[in-house]
Amino acid sequence: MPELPEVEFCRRALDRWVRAPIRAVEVLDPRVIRGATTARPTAGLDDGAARLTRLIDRPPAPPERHGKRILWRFGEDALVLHLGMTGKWTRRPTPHAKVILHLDDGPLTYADPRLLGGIVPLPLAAARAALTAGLGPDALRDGLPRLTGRRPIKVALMDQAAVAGLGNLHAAEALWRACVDPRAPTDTLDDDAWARLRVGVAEQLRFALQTLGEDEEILYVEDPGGPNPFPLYQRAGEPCPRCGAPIGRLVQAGRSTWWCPACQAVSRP
DNA sequence: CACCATGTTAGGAG
DNA sequence: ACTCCTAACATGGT
Repeated sequence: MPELPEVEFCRRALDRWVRAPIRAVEVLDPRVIRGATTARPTAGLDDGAARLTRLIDRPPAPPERHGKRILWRFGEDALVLHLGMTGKWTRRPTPHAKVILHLDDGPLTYADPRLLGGIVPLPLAAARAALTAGLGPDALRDGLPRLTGRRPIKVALMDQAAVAGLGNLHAAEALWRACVDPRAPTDTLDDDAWARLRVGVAEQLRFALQTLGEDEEILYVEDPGGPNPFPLYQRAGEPCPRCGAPIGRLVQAGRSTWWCPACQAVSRP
């Protein structure tokens, strides 16, 4: 279940793993091959499997990332990758394998049990456009822009059109680092809160990336045996590591927000 | 069985 | 035009 740091980890892994052309492609479930980045997994079905085979025997370029999307170029064609909430690229045998790229040194598998992610094969120019279409600046490379609107700041941080890369977990953790109330209307944040939030976002992304480590394979929090190094995520009732007050949980835009009601409380007009 | 899940989108109400 | 909510995608874990 990936956000920007996990996608960046994936990008680096693909770069290490694939320095020579793909030799064969095996599509076990064509539904993950999508016609456009905006199409739902089962929508926009076309002969995507055939377009994947165009990449065979072409030298790969280092994958690029914007927000949670990856562009992976092979000559004049490219793949736009999105992991959704359940996608994973791995070199190990895995359940829910949907696509297998056969390399000189063994298989590289895309697995995605819920089909929330996908692979979009496109001509290079179209892929370049799709990489950033509809997305705000990259939260890691470009930093957090000053957002506007009356929406709660947590909801604004998760809006990919406003800033690309933050999702439910890292948005909440960044707000905790910055001591900002997730319910605060975006327009009510003062300069000091924005400054803290910029730092909080940057530190959260760096922390997450560092926690993923140098291992070959990614392990998500939700995986069996997966670690949870985050102070708030799924820890309602446990003490806040900073002030000791019980961590709370609320629902915003249909998603759980974990927060510390004591040190993230803000005086509201 | 009920509810939850690091994502995204379409559709509808106010 | 904004803002907000719900359902849907399809599956597994608690």
